[in-house]
Amino acid sequence: MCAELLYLPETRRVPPSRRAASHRCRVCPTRQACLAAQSDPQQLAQLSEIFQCVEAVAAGEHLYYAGTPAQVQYHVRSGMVKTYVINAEGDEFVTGFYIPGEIFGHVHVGGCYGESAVALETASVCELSLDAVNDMAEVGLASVLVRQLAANAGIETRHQINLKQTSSQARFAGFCVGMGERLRRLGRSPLHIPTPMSRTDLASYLGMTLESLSRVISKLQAAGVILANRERIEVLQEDTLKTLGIHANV
Amino acid sequence: MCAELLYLPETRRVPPSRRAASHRCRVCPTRQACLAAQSDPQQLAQLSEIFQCVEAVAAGEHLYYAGTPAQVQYHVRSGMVKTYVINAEGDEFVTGFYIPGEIFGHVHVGGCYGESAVALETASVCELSLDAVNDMAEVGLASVLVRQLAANAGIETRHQINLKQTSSQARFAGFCVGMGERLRRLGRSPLHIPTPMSRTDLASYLGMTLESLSRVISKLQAAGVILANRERIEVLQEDTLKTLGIHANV
DNA sequence: CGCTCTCTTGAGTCCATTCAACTGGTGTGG
DNA sequence: CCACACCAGTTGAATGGACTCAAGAGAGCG
Repeated sequence: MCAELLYLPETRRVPPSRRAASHRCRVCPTRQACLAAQSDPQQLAQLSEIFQCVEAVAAGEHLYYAGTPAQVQYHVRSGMVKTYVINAEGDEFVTGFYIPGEIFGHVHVGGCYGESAVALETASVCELSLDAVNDMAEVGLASVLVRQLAANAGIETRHQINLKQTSSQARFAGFCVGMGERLRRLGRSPLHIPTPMSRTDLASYLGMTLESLSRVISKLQAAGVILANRERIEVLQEDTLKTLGIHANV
Repeated sequence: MCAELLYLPETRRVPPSRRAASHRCRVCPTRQACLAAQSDPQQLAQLSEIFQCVEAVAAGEHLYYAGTPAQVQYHVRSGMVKTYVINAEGDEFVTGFYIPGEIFGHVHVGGCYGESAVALETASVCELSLDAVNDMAEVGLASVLVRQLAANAGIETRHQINLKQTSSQARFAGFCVGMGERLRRLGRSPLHIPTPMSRTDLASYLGMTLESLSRVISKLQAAGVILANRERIEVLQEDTLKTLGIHANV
């Protein structure tokens, strides 16, 4: 399976600069969206030992490529990360956009990463070694990790349902509402959706062509439902969006 | 979020008959596809203590409904389980089909199940209490669970990519190939795909209408690529299917 | 200023959906 | 035993929307 994956080095691999940071979790800006949310000060200190921080991943820098051996899972601390797959024909499929508090870097069958991951903007991530999972358990945090993984699976499921909507307008609306909720969980406004990804990436994620996405955005903007530019999507009529993407409203 | 979920009791809820079975894992027919695959005899015994078995879930019997409080995750031991969501309009979205060794029952935000789960045929499942996860860690199995969860995420990702294919024939072909690989991992033939689900369920899972699915199956059968009846799909030309669903061939 | 890259807009084609009719199997009741 | 209804699935015809190909607009950069 791993052998079938292509990992074209569009951007050259820059080994991330690791730094042990024993008190990082305590001062982390997105602590309440992370595993650490449910931890007491002592657990927090232990968690900081378990995590290793990678600081200032530059925009366009890859965290890993599909098909390479996987030792760690990642938690987003700031910024946004995109995961994608490239098939034998060279087509790129964007599989996820990750915001702070969320986990990416699932190990595929065979011990390799199944996707590639790249920072869409300046970002920082925490590494969680797979070997460290058993250490976490000693601190009583294994169930917290499992819960976090389940939450991630929920996002995937929701997206999966969204993809089944036939209308591209509905899929786009569903994306806006869904991402808005993820932002709200972070304590950020669900009406200001940052879009550091290209239109091509977003279209790929939503299972439509670049042109269809462009048309949908133009149409919704003309209708006064959203206000979009290169950096962000402003939701002006949240209720309208929820109606358009109603099928994903689960 | 949970409040928005409807859980219409199509089939009345039958409380599953639980039974502690301390030596079940050792004699489990699908052991090598489960967490137990990488365990030594001692771990196996401990694993059996952690798992609780639910035997003989009848076809059509629900394991849980979306929106109800979640305490356990499930592992399929035999049979097939379908998970689905019903939105406010009453539309059903099938989100997954699970075969032996796979995990379902992810806890949603808010501590509730995000989907409903129902057995498509006589099945047996093992329950893994969320509280027991920390116990597993003591046995050194937490990382194994995380790896299993990651494998499940991989199946979801693959399905997500498959859903992005515009042609319904390609999506169906991708499903056959993907399910074939999951069966192969179980030591079963990838060419004999059991279909205990209805055509409506399969169409929903693949993001197409019942009619489209029916047309695709008829066409592929006429072309001699597959042989399908109510119970199973026989793959006659595996290579052709792989070509048709090429985009998902990651 | 001209180049490139990203995104937008336009016109025509194709295919999945929709609505509808029909088939085949199952079960029920007279 | 037959007739009937009922359900799951198949097939047909017409519509609409997303895709494809193509050209144009706008921003960023040397």
